[in-house]
Amino acid sequence: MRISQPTVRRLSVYLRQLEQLSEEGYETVSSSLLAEMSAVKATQLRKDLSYFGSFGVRGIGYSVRELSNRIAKILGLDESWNAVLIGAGSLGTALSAYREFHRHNIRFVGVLDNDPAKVGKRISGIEVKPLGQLETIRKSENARIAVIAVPAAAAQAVADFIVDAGYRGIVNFAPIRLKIPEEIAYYAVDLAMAFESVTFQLTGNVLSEEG
Amino acid sequence: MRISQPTVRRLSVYLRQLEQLSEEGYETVSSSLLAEMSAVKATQLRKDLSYFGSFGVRGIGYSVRELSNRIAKILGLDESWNAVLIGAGSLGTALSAYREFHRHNIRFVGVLDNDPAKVGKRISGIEVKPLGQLETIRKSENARIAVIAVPAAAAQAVADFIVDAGYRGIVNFAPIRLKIPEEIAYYAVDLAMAFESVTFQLTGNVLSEEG
DNA sequence: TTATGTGAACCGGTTCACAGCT
DNA sequence: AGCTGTGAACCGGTTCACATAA
Repeated sequence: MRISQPTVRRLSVYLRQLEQLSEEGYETVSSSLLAEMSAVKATQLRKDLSYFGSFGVRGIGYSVRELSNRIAKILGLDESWNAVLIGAGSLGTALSAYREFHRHNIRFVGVLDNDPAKVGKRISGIEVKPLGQLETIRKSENARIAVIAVPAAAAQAVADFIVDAGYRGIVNFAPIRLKIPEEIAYYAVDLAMAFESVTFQLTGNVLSEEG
Repeated sequence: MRISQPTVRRLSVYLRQLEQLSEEGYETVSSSLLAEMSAVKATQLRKDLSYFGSFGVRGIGYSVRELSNRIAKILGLDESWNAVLIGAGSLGTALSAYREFHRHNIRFVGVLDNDPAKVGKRISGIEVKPLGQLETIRKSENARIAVIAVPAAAAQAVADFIVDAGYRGIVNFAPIRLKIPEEIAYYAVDLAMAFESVTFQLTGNVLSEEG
């Protein structure tokens, strides 16, 4: 099926809330409670889930554990994903140390950088290797995702190299639009955009919807 | 006027492309070229701009410099914004060192952390202070924005403290939904969500629109 | 009675078609 | 003629209303 980006983002949010409910000892949850925690309408939540099946019990609600597993599976988090990180600067270092990824079955199995001063050093326990190792590492470590954390000027060249090396997915943190082939799964995180949204609002403008 | 979140995000993208055009020596640009660079339709771009005025010349296009200035002003980037960073961990350190913010008139004037082991250290040239200094720094440095880069478990308490200290905008990097008063400008960056979008696509799903 | 699941109605953001300037 | 600016048409995502099941 053809799913919208907002729906996928909300699934991530639901999953996060379910994990919290689970920690707090909840065994079941209604669409209205989970929706409120996720800052969406209950019908929105039920519609989102309906694209993938029916996971609840009428009159009762959802099993926290089961729904959590189902959403994790929908997002592909039931299997583990090996990823490499390109760029051993401060952002790359931060990402490699970020615990949240590990919880979601995403593991960094390689860190690469073309700066000779960085090659050979260890970051979060992983030895930094030159960019030329991209394909070798993909094969030896079964890596499928590459994360771009290099300066904007280098990002497109790195992206092309990643695609040539046979990676299937790219997460880009460089503040630049990349040309990536259709068949590669792609997501861009623009950090400056986050600030610009806030300064925009603080300059007297009002956003429609979502606070 | 009431502007949609997608429009604001696109304005950020246009601005980034205009800066690139400017570096490459372009003096004017048509909506179709700028739109193509931004991966949107030309009519979308013109409609986005039309919410704020008419900045082009019919038959010619847009002055790169002028449009750049106008969008920067719309986003509030014509003035400078002082921000504090809460959380001196690896993510906080990376954010404080990120050059892109500085280019857009966003400056970190304080780094705070409640971990006694971190207080007193210097991060990107700024001395780490205890969280209790939030309001003092806001006043002395004229800071308006606070950036949350602490673990999820601590984020809501930090957010409440930020609001009490009189900050007007919050950018949140903790992977948790925060309850924030209506009147505070708010934007959340969810890093795990980026990966989940990619693993979702790699699990055989197709997103509608935008590659 | 309570809460899910879903076709239908609705709405707002996107795209179209063309009027308006240069 | 060329390209912008914009009301109108369109479309897809959200919300509603209610059938369905426990």
